[in-house]
Amino acid sequence: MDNKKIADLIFPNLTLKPEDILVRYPKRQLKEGQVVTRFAPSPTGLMHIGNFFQAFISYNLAKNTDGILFLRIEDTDNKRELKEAKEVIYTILKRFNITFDEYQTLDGKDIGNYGPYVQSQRVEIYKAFAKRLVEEGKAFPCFCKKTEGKDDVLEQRKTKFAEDDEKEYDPCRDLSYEEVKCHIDNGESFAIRLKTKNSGSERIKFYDLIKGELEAKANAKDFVLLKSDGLPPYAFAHAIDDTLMGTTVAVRGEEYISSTPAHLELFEALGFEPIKYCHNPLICKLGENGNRRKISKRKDPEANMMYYFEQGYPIDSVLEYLLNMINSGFEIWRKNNPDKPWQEFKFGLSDITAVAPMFDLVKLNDISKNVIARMSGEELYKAWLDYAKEYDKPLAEILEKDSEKFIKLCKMDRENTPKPRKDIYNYAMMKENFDYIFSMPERFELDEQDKDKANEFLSEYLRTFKMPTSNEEWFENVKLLAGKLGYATDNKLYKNQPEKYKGNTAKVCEFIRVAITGRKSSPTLFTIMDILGETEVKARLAHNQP
RNA sequence: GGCCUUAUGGUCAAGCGGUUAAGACGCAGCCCUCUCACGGCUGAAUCAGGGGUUCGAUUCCCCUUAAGGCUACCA
Repeated sequence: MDNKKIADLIFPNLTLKPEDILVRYPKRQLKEGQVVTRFAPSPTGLMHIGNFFQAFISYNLAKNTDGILFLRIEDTDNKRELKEAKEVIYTILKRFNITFDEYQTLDGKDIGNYGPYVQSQRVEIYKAFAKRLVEEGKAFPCFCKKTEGKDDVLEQRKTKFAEDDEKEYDPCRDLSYEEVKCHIDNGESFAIRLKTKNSGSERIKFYDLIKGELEAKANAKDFVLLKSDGLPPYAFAHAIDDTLMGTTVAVRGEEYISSTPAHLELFEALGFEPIKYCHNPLICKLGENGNRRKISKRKDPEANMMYYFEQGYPIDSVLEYLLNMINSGFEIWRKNNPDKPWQEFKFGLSDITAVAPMFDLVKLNDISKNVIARMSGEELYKAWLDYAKEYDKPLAEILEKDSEKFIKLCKMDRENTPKPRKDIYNYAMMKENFDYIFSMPERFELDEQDKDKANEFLSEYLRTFKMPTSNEEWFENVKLLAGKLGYATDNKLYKNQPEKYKGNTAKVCEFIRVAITGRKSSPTLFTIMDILGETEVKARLAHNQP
């Protein structure tokens, strides 16, 4: 037959057969309910939050079913591949503790029995299946000029077909052996296309683990299986790899729903059992025009997973936020289980929201505040130090040199209290919020009209200053002195007759606070004094004298 | 244009035919208070529009509208 001859003509030296491949990939022995899934990123040089979202869903899915998660690098698009891109993916996944049962190491060693786990190392496999499809008349070589966009395609086809033809079949689909040979002898390059069996009127039903029953027009396109460079586009590689590697559930973005009918036809043509799909929503942002748009790596820094490291967000903050986005059941669970690690939360795929959620930095910050509030002082210190070591070396040196002071700062309002501070959502904020702990403040927020009163009070306060040992003792002493100097120590009295006093205790505390921290607001003053130590406190009080 | 998906407060969302339509973030006010933060309380704010089905629709069906996705030898 022509088909067999054509196949041998276009794949002259290919002896590998699908049967030989199939035996190398035995069916996985799985227990009931065990899921095999994968994360399959393209190495583009950065990890997009949308990709990471999928990795995270897959990870949880495998974890919750005691299943298997593998990593497959989809590097079949030569134009886009970057050398370090793979490394970026590995680094970020590792830092977020997304671990894989099977993958290829950076130096090219496959861990697991279903490799290679990098698509560019699997071209022989794709070719073997493509050849078989050609032999069976289910695919054909196409010598058309390469097109790179919708318009090109339409133009090319318009010249070949009648206007009213629904089916977008390809001009090369019925070439004879002689015609193919002629093209080949001319040295023309070719792609392999599927010869679709559909006419454009068929419907197809399929099931999505998140969205449920879905129905669509069946595929009626002779889409490309092997590009002229010999590498497969997504669809073909997906069908072959996920079958050989024993994937049971493919987690992928919503944008693939439309091409699912094509993938299903491909599975059938290859004689494969279809796998289950789980199309997760895309993450959006509020656009300038008020509409939602896909979160973009160019416009939105938070689309790049590196952003969260750079800002010093705890990884659990990001993960919990993602979990929260996937499924609001998490929020309720978290409320009922405030101290448990998020890993104990189990979600089902059907709980995943069907709508593209809007990325909300404010919400992330709120979650992060709670995550940090759950840390002990030591944990916070260590995390802050690690952050500084990576992004702020001078800071790291200071933190280490004066570790006792900064551990104290980290413990502030955090341990032994049912209501811990929740004012920090990333490590970068520590330095900003507590700049006055590092050195004498440079600016003082005191109001002009308070200056004389402040100086009067502060000089007396400094003269009689005794380093307090408890908050109560400290406050009693302040009140005592305030009363002596004509300030109200009872707020009710002050409110009734403010004209009788120079001010109230709050005012007096403001003087001290501004002298010590430069600001009108800070944590409780005793705590700050305790962190700074007697010498520094006295120095600051003195510094503030006229 | 065609096909697909989606539609509850500003945002994230519970809800599966009968509810005073949960909750969280944010916002406003009050309380606590040495100021922040925390915590407590209160408040404003939602079922896209129109038709059906039904004794009754936020919930089921249809249409419209809007948004998003796909429509490549990108994934």
